[in-house]
Amino acid sequence: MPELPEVESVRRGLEPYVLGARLDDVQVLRDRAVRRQAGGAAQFEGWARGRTVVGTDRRGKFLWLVLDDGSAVTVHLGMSGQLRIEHPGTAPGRHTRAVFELGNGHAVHFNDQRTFGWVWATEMVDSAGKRVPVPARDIAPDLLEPGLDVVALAHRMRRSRSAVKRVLLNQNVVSGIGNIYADEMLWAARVDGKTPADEVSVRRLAKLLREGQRVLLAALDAGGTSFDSLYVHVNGESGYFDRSLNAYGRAGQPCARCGTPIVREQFMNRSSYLCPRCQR
DNA sequence: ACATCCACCTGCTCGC
DNA sequence: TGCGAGCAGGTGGATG
Repeated sequence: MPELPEVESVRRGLEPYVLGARLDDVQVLRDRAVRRQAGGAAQFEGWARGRTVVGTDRRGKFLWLVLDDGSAVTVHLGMSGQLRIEHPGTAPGRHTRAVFELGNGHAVHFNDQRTFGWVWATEMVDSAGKRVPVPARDIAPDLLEPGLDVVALAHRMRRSRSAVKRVLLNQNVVSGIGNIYADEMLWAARVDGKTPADEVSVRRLAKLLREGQRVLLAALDAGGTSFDSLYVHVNGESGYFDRSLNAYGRAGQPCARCGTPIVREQFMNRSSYLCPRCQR
């Protein structure tokens, strides 16, 4: 579900509530939410409980709270994860998987209908110019990171024989892009995502990445893309970038550039949307 | 080492 | 109204 603009919107919404706050109580309500934590719920709860949050950060779709001992609580929202600000003592909802009671009179609920998301308390390490928690160690920098070299990344992409869209979705090459924004940036750069990356010029790949940066920033301005209640901000409000989508979810509707109906195709066991006329 | 497939879940919508 | 099929924003482990 949430891609970079959605995760960053959540981080920005969360930060003022958690910065400087002590985690008075941490409760895991469903073990699956801590499946990556070797010591399970007990280790996760014990790790975070009593610590103070001194920062929030993000790389791609990975979001984390920096704790006062230099470790971190990482949250990945998967397809349906949410972080919601609640009053302390608010009863957990049907999909609440973990609860953080803060010392400042707020609580954070991690809700996740489909349970693809997770939380994990770990140490932090250096990775590609940034201090990141262990879960994000192999995640590549995202398109909005300062100092990102678009041309170097274009060269890196060109070394792959996989389809361009597959490369965009590979979080070890460039992170934060998911099915919606991959289709949107491919549409903007007029590239068919099925094209092998090594058959696209570096110049065009660089254009694709710059269009990606533009789309991600525009989506961030709109608070992300909400199709339903699964993606919402920490206060429950929706993002409204869905009104600005040019390709994703628009099968049968006219291309905003040339009027040709947008088509939907199967690709990588999911759906791709593109203009068959101007993307090739 | 790389590339690809599909399992992991829940809930909603659509067609019969 | 019921029921099965198909679909959904993402990984990550197994397989080739």
